Parts: sequence; structure tokens; C-alpha cells
Amino acid sequence: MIHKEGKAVVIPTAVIKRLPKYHRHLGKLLKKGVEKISSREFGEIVGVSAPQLRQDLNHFGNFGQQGYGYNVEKLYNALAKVMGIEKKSNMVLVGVGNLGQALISATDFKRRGFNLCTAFDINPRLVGMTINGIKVRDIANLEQYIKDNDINIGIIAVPEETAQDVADKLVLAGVKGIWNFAPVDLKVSKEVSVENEHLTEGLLRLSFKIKGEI
Amino acid sequence: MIHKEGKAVVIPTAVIKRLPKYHRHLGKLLKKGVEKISSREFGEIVGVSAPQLRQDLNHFGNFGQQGYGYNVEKLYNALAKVMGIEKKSNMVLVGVGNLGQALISATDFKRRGFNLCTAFDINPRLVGMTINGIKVRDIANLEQYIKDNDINIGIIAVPEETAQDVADKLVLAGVKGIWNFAPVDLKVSKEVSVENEHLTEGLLRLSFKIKGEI
DNA sequence: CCTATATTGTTAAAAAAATAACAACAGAGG
DNA sequence: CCTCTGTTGTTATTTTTTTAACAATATAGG
Ligand SMILES: NC(=O)c1ccc[n+]([C@@H]2O[C@H](COP(=O)([O-])OP(=O)(O)OC[C@H]3O[C@@H](n4cnc5c(N)ncnc54)[C@H](O)[C@@H]3O)[C@@H](O)[C@H]2O)c1
Ligand SMILES: NC(=O)c1ccc[n+]([C@@H]2O[C@H](COP(=O)([O-])OP(=O)(O)OC[C@H]3O[C@@H](n4cnc5c(N)ncnc54)[C@H](O)[C@@H]3O)[C@@H](O)[C@H]2O)c1
Repeated sequence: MIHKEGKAVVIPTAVIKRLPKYHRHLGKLLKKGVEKISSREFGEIVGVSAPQLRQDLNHFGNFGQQGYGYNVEKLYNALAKVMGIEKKSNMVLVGVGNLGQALISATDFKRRGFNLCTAFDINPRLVGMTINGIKVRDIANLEQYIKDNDINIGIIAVPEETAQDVADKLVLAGVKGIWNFAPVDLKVSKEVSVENEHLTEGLLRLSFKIKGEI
Repeated sequence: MIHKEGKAVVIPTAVIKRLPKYHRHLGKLLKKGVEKISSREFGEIVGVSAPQLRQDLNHFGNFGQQGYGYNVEKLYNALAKVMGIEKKSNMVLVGVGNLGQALISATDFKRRGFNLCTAFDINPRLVGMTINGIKVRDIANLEQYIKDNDINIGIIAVPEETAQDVADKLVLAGVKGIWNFAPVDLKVSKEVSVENEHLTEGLLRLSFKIKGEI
């Protein structure tokens, strides 16, 4: 729960969805050496109106200064803190198939404090391999590993048929969040957060925009 | 533009975002042999209230029947038509790296009428290879291929630095939609639709839900 | 054929989100 | 030190989205 001036406030989900985008663009500005930016300029960059941007940010604190704007570095760090990035996350991947191997090789996550510790699969031909420095272990060892290594995020990249089963195992072992790539709506206890990447849905939305009509 | 009773109506974006999920669950019900379903039951399955479900569907037509509910197969086909799935899409992939290769191997898309025709890369070691039946061509041939083969969707799976450049090429060649996996907000002419899969943003949202506070 | 039941399509109300307006204030320049 | 400019934080307004309510109607059972 988030608090502001002592009171608990609920952050609108619409706001939460935009934060990562703000953070990403601030990172790019920082790299370019931009020191300060106004809500109008920044809003234009991220594709959001200036008032909305200010309102969004003010849910978490007053990061700007009248007549000046926002200090890019300060805002970048503030948002990182808001999203909890400065507290490192330990992750495990389950399912080392086509997608799982791509995720193992992705560089973006590590830069932002997400640490992929190991991967699990059920296929004996994969178990024991090391891919891009990540060891593949037998799914049977999942629970013990999660408990021993302070893992709080599990990534699901298994076929849809086994996704719920894997999710159950992850929850039982004690992860706090699941990043799910299987085209399934997982049922988990409500203390665990799930973020779905239903890629095919994105493609269908694109199709609708291009060709949809009655 | 969508028309209903002769009048042009704008479909709320919130509705559009939910359609693919409805379609996916209808597919599963159909497979299970379920013949009819009420808005209450179906709403429970997809995680949406019954009135909202009815209102969503009624943007496109009256698919239900009082006292009976919705015929699953009929609704499934109607939604497919609404989203333009029955008109097949030809796609090309640009960027045959870790993620690109995973996408080539994905089976979900084909089943829904999305036909990946070929892939392009700039790396001469990849050009000429065939992966899962998909031939990898030189990026120099992109424009000609798209024009010759009635391609309407381009998938971008190249590094962020070259993504805008690839997008420009795709637009110039005449695609109608871009499915973008690079962590960049592409600038394209407004006749072209873009659907972003900014995976890292999903991970950050998960982090926020788990650890975010002030 | 008539009645009771189930469930829709549609209109109305409430809630959430986005946009607009503006007073407050920091900093620059005279 | 004062005034003008730029830009924030915040409150008010509008728009969009969600939820609720209910009349209309198809089906099933007697
Ligand atoms: N490949 C893509 O680009 C893509 C795109 C969209 C969605 N997806 C989804 O991602 C998931 C994975 O796709 P993929 O193409 O990598 O599939 P895949 O078949 O290549 O890989 C699945 C892996 O999961 C392992 N596995 C299966 N059951 C398991 C279990 N109970 N415990 C541990 N490991 C198990 C398999 O051994 C295999 O290595 C699927 O649900 C798919 O629908 C993939
Ligand atoms: N790997 C993942 O799981 C993952 C996750 C999230 C986001 N992404 C994003 O997806 C994109 C691709 O990631 P990846 O891991 O596959 O990278 P990668 O480096 O493995 O592959 C990129 C491919 O693009 C090709 N390429 C580069 N410039 C090109 C050009 N101008 N024209 C044609 N081809 C070109 C390269 O030769 C290479 O084969 C990146 O933008 C990355 O940020 C990847």
C-alpha cells in the first residue's frame, strides 16, 4: 500500500501502466545528457498530455519545480524507487523452449535490476545444459531452489496445458509475482501478482485495427 | 470505420482490448464442446462483469438470444469476423535473433489466420538459412518482397537502435500494421497501425505490484 | 396454447480517467 | 529589490468506462 502525507492512497491502474514508459524515456534522456525537462516537452515525448503527466507524477510526490520543470536524473531515480527497482529481484524461468531461450538471452532485464538466477525444464535433454550462463535444472527441484535462493518472481514459458500446474508450484514455493507468457488466465492466491504477456492478443488487436469492420 | 444501422460508430478502445480475450476463451469452450453460454457464465470465465460483456458485444451486433444466451460457435465466428481474422494476413519478420527465432517457431499465430511468409536479417550468416520452414532473406530485398507478396503486417524484432529504421522501410514498402517488440515508440504515418509488445514494461509493472511503495 | 423462467439488449446511473484551468511560486533580468 | 516569464501542483470540468436496472422476448413445461 502506498502512503502520502500519512494517508493510504490507491494509485489508479491507468497510472501504474504508464510508469514504466516514463521510466524508459527518462533513461534515454539521461543517456543523452538532458538535465531538465518540462511536463509539456516530456509529455510530447511519451505521448501523454502535460497535465496528465503532472497528475500522474504527483501521486507519488512533488518532483518538479515551478518555473524550471523536472530534473531528469532525480525523476528517473524517484520513479525507479516508486516501482521498486532499487530493491533487486531474483527470478527463475520455467520452460526453456523457443521463447524461454530468447528470454534467457534478453539483456534488458538485468540492466533494470532483474536477476535471472536459473531456469527449469521437464525435458531431460535440456536439464543440465547451460545457456548464456544460465543453468537449466530439473523442474523437480523448483520448490527447494526457490526457498533456498530468495526468489520472488517466476517466469512461465511452458505450453498452455502445463502453465497452471507450473503456476501452482511457483505459488506453493513462495514467489510473490508471476510473469506469464502462456495464453492462459492463471488462477493464483490473491497475495501473488500475475502479469500476463498474451502476445497473440496483441496481434489480434493489430488485425482489428487494420481490417476489422462489420 | 465500423458501421451499425447505417451509422458510423467509434468502438471504445477499452472494448477492443478485450475482444481477443473473448475470442480465445470462446475457442477453448468450443473445443470442450460447450454449445451455449450465458453472459453471466462467460463473464465469470473471462473476468468481466456480465453487463459489460453484453454491452461490449452489442457494439458489433446482437449475437445473443433472450432466455437462451449465446451460441458459442456463432459468437466465436462473429468475433473472428469483427477482428478481421477471416481475411488472412500475410506477415514478414525482421530480425532473426533470439526473439525472432522464437517467434518463427510459435504455433499460435498460424492457427488464427496469420501467415508468416518469410524473415529478413542484416547478418550474412543468417541470410539464406531456413528455420522451421521460414527462409531468411537479406534486408535489402524487403521492399520488393513486400510489394510482390501482398504483405500487410511487419514484425519488428531487431535491436532498439535500428527499429525505427526498419519501421520506415516497412511503411515505405506498404505494410498496414507493425507488431513491434523493440523497446521504442515508433513514429509512423497515421495510416499504419502499430501494436507494441514492450515486454520489459510488463516486468516493471509486476515489480511495482510486488514491491512498489514510497 | 398459456404461463413461468431465463437472459438478452438497452437505457440510466455511478465511477474512473483525462483534460482544462489557474493560483502559487521559483528564477531571470533589469 | 521588483517585475515578468515559465512551469508546477491542485482543483474543477468533461469525457470515457463501468456498473446497474429493467422492459422485452425466447424457450420450456404444463
Ligand atoms: N514462441 C513464441 O514466440 C511464443 C509466442 C507467444 C506465446 N508463446 C507461449 O509461450 C509458451 C512457450 O512457447 P515455446 O514456443 O517456447 O514452446 P516450446 O514448446 O518451445 O517450449 C516449452 C518448454 O516447456 C517445457 N515444459 C513443458 N512442460 C513443462 C513443465 N511442466 N515443467 C517445466 N517445463 C516444461 C518443455 O520441455 C519445453 O522445453 C507457450 O505457452 C506459448 O503459447 C510463445
Ligand atoms: N530476447 C528477448 O527475449 C527480448 C525480450 C524483450 C524485448 N526484446 C527486444 O526484441 C528485440 C530483439 O531482441 P533479440 O534478443 O532477438 O536481439 P538479437 O540481437 O538476438 O537479434 C537481433 C537481430 O536483428 C538483426 N538486425 C539488426 N539490425 C537489423 C536491420 N537493420 N535489419 C535487419 N535485421 C537487423 C541482427 O542481425 C540480429 O539477428 C530487441 O529490440 C530487444 O530489446 C527481446
